[in-house]
Amino acid sequence: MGRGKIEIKRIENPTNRQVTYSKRRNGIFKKAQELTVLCDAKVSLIMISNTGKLHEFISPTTTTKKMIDQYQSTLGVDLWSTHYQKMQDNLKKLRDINSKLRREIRRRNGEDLHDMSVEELRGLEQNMASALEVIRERKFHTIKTLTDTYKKKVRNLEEQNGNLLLKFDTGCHNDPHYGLVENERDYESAIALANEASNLQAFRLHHNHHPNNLYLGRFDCSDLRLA
Amino acid sequence: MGRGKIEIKRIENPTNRQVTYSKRRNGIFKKAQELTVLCDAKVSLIMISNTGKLHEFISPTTTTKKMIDQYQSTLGVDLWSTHYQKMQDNLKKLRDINSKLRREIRRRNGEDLHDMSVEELRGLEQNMASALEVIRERKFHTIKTLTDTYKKKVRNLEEQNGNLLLKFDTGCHNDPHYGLVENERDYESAIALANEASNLQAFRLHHNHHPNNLYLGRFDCSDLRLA
DNA sequence: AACTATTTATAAGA
DNA sequence: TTCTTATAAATAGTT
Repeated sequence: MGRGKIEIKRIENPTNRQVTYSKRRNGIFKKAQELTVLCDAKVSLIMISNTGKLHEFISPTTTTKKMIDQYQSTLGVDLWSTHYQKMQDNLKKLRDINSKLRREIRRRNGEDLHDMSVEELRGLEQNMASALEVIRERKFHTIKTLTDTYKKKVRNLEEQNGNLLLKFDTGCHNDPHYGLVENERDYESAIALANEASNLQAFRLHHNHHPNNLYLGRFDCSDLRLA
Repeated sequence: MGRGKIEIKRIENPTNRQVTYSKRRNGIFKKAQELTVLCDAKVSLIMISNTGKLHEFISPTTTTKKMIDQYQSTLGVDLWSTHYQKMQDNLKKLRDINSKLRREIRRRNGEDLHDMSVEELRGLEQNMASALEVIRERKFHTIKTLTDTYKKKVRNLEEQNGNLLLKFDTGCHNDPHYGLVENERDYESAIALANEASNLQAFRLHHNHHPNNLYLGRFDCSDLRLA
């Protein structure tokens, strides 16, 4: 259709090719549009020129994504799968690791021991026993740090109180709230904790020091077996 | 183009519509094919009739998936993302759970305790202490079962030996290997384990039974503190 | 981008 | 569906 018939083969002249591409592209778009309307069809048309330019037609009643979804479900192919695969693998690996971690925890919780050998049980036991020592030492250290802090606060406050009483006695009433308002709360809780701490001392009991406990002696802890 | 001009609007007669769809579809395919060759372009054309039938043209130099990939990267859209989203969420959740499980294990291993409160430490300690008891009991039970089994085997083998000796004495040499070849290995390992088991008895030591140990007494175990 | 001679597509009918 | 054919539409080469 034109001044002369042409052979259907690559147009070597680039300008000519580009012009023909432009004209025929519009022709196809028009045809696609007409088909959509006349026949109530859905058309997805993607064209990429040899210069890399992309042009698209999509029937107004649908979207490119819907067309691709329909394409896949109709032909029973899965264009996504290769994209998904890595993720799927990752998911599976994570799930596996997860269930192993959970079993590890269950075992460290005294459950799910039925298919462990004597050697495994012995290893787990020793591991837990030494970990338990570490945890105990850490607990004692935390308590010690806490009580020390509050002891210091109590000491400071007692000192401040002494100073205030002294000021009262010497008749200096200019700033009656000095050193009190600011620390009121701290003072109360400090007293409470100081009491608690001294109660803890009452629990002093024999504490079997494991011979190869790496953490022993690292902290200057009281032996608070039942704390 | 035809015997008469037609208005571009939906063809109401279904037969007519179907015929027109078929004819024009072929027309567009031909045009797409020609464009591909003439202009060295890539074309993806998907058509779905109102009856749900799907027809596709794809330039021989490419594939539908490549076209969609190029479509996405050129337009900067991600048609996959909604599909991915759920998976992504799942992955994130699993990773989170995973790291929590790992921390749990680290803590039960005496590590990563620095930001735990005294209460948490106390809870962990008690949990581990009672779990440790369960594990110990399980270990003792496993050892007991094992040694019992081998004790029985030893007893059986001794009995067989006695019988063999008896047969020798009474001059019955027909089958000198009876009861020996088959059980040779078992016998050796049984002896070894029986020795081991009696050694374990030598490790009998004081074992502090926790007052609220639920598992205590469930098994008839010897107290094998260092097993 | 517009023109137009010609080819091509296709509507209607068989 | 397929073929036919009159006619509409597309477009190759030109300006």
